[in-house]
Amino acid sequence: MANKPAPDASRRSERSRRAIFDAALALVGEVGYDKLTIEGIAARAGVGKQTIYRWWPSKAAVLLDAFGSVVEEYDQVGLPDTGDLAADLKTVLRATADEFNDAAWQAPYRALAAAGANDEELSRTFVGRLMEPGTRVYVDRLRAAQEAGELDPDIDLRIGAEMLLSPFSQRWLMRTGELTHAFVDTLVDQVLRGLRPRD
Amino acid sequence: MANKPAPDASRRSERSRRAIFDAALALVGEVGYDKLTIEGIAARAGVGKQTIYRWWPSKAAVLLDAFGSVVEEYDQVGLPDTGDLAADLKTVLRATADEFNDAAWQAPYRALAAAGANDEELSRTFVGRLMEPGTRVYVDRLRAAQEAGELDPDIDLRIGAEMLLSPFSQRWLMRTGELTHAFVDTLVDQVLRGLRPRD
Amino acid sequence: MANKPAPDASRRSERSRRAIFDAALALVGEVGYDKLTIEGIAARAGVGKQTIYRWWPSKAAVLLDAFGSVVEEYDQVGLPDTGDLAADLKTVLRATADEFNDAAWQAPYRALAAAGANDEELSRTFVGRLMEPGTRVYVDRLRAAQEAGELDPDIDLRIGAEMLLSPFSQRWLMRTGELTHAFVDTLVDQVLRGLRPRD
Amino acid sequence: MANKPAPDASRRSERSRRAIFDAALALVGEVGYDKLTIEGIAARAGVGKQTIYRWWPSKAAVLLDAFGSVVEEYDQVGLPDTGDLAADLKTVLRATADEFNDAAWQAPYRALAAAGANDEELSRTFVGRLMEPGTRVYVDRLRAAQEAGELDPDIDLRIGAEMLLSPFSQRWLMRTGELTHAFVDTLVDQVLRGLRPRD
DNA sequence: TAATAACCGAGACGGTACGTCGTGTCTTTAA
DNA sequence: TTAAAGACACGACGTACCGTCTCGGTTATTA
Repeated sequence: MANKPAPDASRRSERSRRAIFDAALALVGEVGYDKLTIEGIAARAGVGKQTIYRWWPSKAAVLLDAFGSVVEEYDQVGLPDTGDLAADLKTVLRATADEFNDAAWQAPYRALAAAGANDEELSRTFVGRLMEPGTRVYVDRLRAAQEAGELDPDIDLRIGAEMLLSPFSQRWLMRTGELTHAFVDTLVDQVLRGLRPRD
Repeated sequence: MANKPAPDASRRSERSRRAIFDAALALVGEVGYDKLTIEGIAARAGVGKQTIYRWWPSKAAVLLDAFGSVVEEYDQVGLPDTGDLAADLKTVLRATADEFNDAAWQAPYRALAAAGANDEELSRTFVGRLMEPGTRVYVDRLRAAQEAGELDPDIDLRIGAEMLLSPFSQRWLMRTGELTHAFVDTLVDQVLRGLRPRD
Repeated sequence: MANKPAPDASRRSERSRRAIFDAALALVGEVGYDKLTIEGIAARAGVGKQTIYRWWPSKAAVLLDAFGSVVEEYDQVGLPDTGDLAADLKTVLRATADEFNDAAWQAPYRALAAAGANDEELSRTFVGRLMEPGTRVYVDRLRAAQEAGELDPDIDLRIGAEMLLSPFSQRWLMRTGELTHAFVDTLVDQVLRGLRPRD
Repeated sequence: MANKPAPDASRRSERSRRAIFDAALALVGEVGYDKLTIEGIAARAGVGKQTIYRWWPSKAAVLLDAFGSVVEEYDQVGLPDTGDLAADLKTVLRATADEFNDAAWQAPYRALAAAGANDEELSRTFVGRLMEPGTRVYVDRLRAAQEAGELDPDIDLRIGAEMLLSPFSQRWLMRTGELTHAFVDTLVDQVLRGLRPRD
């Protein structure tokens, strides 16, 4: 069954791993995902191609690990809870909008989202590792609001979070609209109107 | 400046054009977008490579045309308007969910969405030609409801439509969840609660 | 059966063919056969690797063709026949010895002889194309002498030629001795003693 | 100057040495010299690569040692001397022909002869260790005959031996002809005619 | 009605990258 | 302390496609 000899992870060169991540992120920003090549990453990292192939199955997997290792440092301790749900959401989503408009994030994120669309295996990892944790903090914040009686107890919070986040992501990914602060504010307002308790 | 000789479209072989579309759609379903090649399309279509390069700049463009020519046949008679907005939306979105779960649609649609993420030019065309018209019929239906007093007059209808469609597309594209009828129903309900007139 | 698509020889680029020959011969002289690579030949010739793989199965085959195309220009109109067999043989073998001591010939010839030892298919071509014609002119000259009564009519002329040529080639190929004029003279004398008519 | 750490030969593992020889000989027979690799030998021998690199500079050197250790067991008890030189030579050469037609000998012998053609250093060792001793016994036997008055006293015995052995080796190495008993007999007769005393 | 363009199928070409294999060096683990 | 195991940087392998470029051979106007 195990048709790959399974390399010995304990002997792995941390130096090379880091250099590969740096090279991959730098290159995807410089030349774009389509022109990102394993050969190019190896050359930039000063590493043999085999060292990449030994540990990752594809350039998408390399990029996912590289980007993941960066993103996870940033990763959220949760959303603020000032008691004003709408304000809290607007604050965070405005900041996120700014972040998504930053070129350094665009290339790898877009690349991974795109690669995931055509590769189910990859998309499971991408979603599980990078998107799901982000979504969860929104669900958690909504739950806190629900428990505080600010949201209707019958609401599906997961879908509520998606109503907030998906229009946001979609606009960015497909370039169907700008991620302005005005957009964020209107979105939060219209979504929350649907989630609040009925009179 | 005119660095492309601009082929004479009137002499174009309709036979070849069709064969290329058929080949592209068949192949993207069989081998996936990443392994779809111009050479492969040409061979399958019984066509010289140059015939493809003469008329399209990339495999994405070929696929977009091919898929577009299929999709546009199906397209837009508008949404039903029975007077019951929620029911109308559920009906159509349930049908769309079934369609998106159909394997024949998946490959080319995913491929184009993905290709668009990394290619701004392509994504403009993709969105403008295939996604925007679909969104517009929802906006139109919402506007009709708004004019009938079923929706709050201050609502941003474009964002309203996105609240409905983006969670739907996102789940499918990123495989973050199933497109079930139950999901569709809950989504419609929670969205419409936010759009209806305040008491 | 024919599992190779068989390239269309009529469209072949003569320019590339020549450039490949030149590059192969130059490189084998510069770096030796073991470090001769298809990639190196392609680069030096300004040619794609595939252009080499399309027409030849191995670097040995390329070199054989390249060397063959050079050698065949030189190729013998036959041995001199002054009536004095021993003198004729000495003249020609001395010249050949000088030629074999020339560095330009050494590399490709040695390389092909060596490659042939491990590759039966190749050695058949090498022998048939480059060695056999050379041997034949000796057999022909011996036959003329035999018909003139200078050699015993019962002699096996092919073996006679081998007695002359093999010690010569062997010394050179295996470096078991120098190819001096003195060696040539003694060899011719001792061989001819064995071939002349018995009293 | 001493740029190699010079491993301590006294601590050397005899077990590994043998295993490496066995593996090298087995593999050269199975896959041929070109596909013989150090890695392959190490794996087959159950030995680390470094153990090979520590003691030999190349795969040719390993094979030479391996083959040498086998050949030297067989070696040289000298040629028979029944008083009938022609008969003695025919006997031995016929036996040698049979031996050369044996597949087990072919691969390593051919491989080494070929490798030697392109590697002067190696060829000196190959010739000195494996070929020269074989030639010498012929020279010795011819000298005995010369001293017994069966051969002309002015004959160059080394060249005489080459007239006998080179056509033989050459036929085999370059596959220019079969090593039949008939060939051996004719060769011996024609050579000896040239070496015998003149009337 | 011939000539003269174009598109067309075909596929060779110079290239780039693929993913694999072997080289020779170096380090880690276990006897 | 030595040897197995094997990760590493490197370089070449032989293959697949890229996009460009002829090559005949149909069409399908234009002279």
